[in-house]
Amino acid sequence: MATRWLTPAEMAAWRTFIETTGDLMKAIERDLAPFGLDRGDYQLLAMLSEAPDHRLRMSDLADSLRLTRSGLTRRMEGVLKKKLVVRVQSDHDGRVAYASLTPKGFELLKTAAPLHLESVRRLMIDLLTPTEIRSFASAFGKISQNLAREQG
Amino acid sequence: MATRWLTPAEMAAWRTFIETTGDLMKAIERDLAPFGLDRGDYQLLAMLSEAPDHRLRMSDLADSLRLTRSGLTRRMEGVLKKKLVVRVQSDHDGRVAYASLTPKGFELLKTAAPLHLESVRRLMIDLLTPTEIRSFASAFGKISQNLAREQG
DNA sequence: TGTAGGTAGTTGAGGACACAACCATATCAC
DNA sequence: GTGATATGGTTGTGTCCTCAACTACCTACA
Repeated sequence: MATRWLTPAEMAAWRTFIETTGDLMKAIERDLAPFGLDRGDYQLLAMLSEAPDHRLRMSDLADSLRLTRSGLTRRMEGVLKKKLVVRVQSDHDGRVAYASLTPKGFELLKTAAPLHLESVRRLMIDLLTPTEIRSFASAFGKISQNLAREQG
Repeated sequence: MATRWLTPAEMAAWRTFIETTGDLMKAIERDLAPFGLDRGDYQLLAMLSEAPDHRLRMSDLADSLRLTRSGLTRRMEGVLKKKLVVRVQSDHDGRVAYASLTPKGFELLKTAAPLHLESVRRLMIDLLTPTEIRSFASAFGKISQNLAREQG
């Protein structure tokens, strides 16, 4: 089968996506820096804040952050040292550890969140039309479903 | 001014964007692995292949790859060792070095490119409607322009 | 000419992540 | 129960990237 090259419009979509995404992430990160957080820390705290009792099993947290277990162990070192999170050993299963948001961590997140969302608005959401936002969500939803299907 | 929280639709767009982008990049990278290339290598070769004489100044290449000069020096080590690229010192300016695609590098790129584009189609482009593709390009174009304006 | 300042690229140190190897604990088969 | 296997998490090692410091070179101006 002959290669199906990308049309100019398709190529444009791909290129601008690749190139812009990295820049956007860096900009978001810059806005988060004044709180002493990077994007990984923020996501970690946000995940915990939405979980029951503000805590999650290490493995589950790793999955939702798209990290390996080992990657999460390393990332935890930072937030543990800052006392934003504590490790809690499970009573029922000696292998299991939970990451648990501290009050200090929750306070920091509550301070950072509005500013972070303001960043997201300024750098992305407010620039887009409602149609574009809908397309965004549906496009990435499809891509995500396809990825899940592809690798189980 | 009160915080303008994200609406559910906006939040969905943001979340799925963040979460899916990383997965998508990993999948693209996996498809590139059989050629012994990662995404950074591929982009480097692609940039050179589009440049006049298949070569670019290190600094210009770094900018277009969104790397620091030092990051590019490091990334070059890999493709230099594989003889896909060579360094060429400028005659006119002793400070300047060019990265120049070798015939071997160009051959590899020509082999990898159709398969890579097939990946991009399968994992993204072919899943989207023409409207979604247009939205993609226009949305990221606006985000990109805004970023350029913000940081000069 | 000679020196001050800017520019191109590399190097040293350190951070974040992945993979593989490794414990410790739990579960299943018998 | 007891041994094989699976699961949860950490540690060793290596890669890729950044920032800061450095070298080498070029340019401007007195």
